Amino acid sequence: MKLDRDFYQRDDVVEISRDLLGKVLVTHVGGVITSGIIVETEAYSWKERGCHAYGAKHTPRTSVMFKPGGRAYVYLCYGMHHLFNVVTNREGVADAVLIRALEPLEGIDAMMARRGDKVKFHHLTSGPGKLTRSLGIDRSLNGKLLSDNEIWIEEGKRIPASQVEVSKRIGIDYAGEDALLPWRFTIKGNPWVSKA
DNA sequence: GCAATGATTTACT
DNA sequence: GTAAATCATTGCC
Repeated sequence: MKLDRDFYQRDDVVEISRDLLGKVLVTHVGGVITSGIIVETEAYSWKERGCHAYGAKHTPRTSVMFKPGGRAYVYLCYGMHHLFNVVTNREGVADAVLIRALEPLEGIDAMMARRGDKVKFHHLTSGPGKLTRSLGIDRSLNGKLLSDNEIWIEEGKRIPASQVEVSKRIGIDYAGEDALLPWRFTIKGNPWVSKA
């Protein structure tokens, strides 16, 4: 069952980030369903420097983050990798959760086909750029409603607090002290969590 | 209009 | 472990 907009439109992006662990991200791209269990997330908010919309800055790229929670924010990083985020909070507040790693569930054959024969199974979705390529996510999905039939998130298993690990976010050293915020959530011991 | 750079991955040494 | 690949977005001229 798809998560409804009340889940996304809460005002604490860090709490939503933690709640997304164990949920299932599903894409329906090119006639194929692919899905995976979310095992790693990071929270981003306009209030801190790690976020593209820091200081509530509107640009063409960040505009989707200001929309009401429950949309996809997809953008290109390092010229070659798509990163997938979930927009949260109410209209006008630019918060989002980056999905960093999944445990493959459905459509594993299709994921392998998208990645090429050489890819190792355990490299399919163990990183933010890898999971978007395996699930067929690209910028054409930017701004899509997660209630539509191309990409959405379903209810999954509940992760007990004892299995949730918190740490600082990765790859945002330029954000100064905001890079130290404990806003990265992973499932403890899960082999699909990306390596730092 | 142009140059700098990044929420990463992969292939090599 | 280190470096190259590669381009949309951004900020400044």
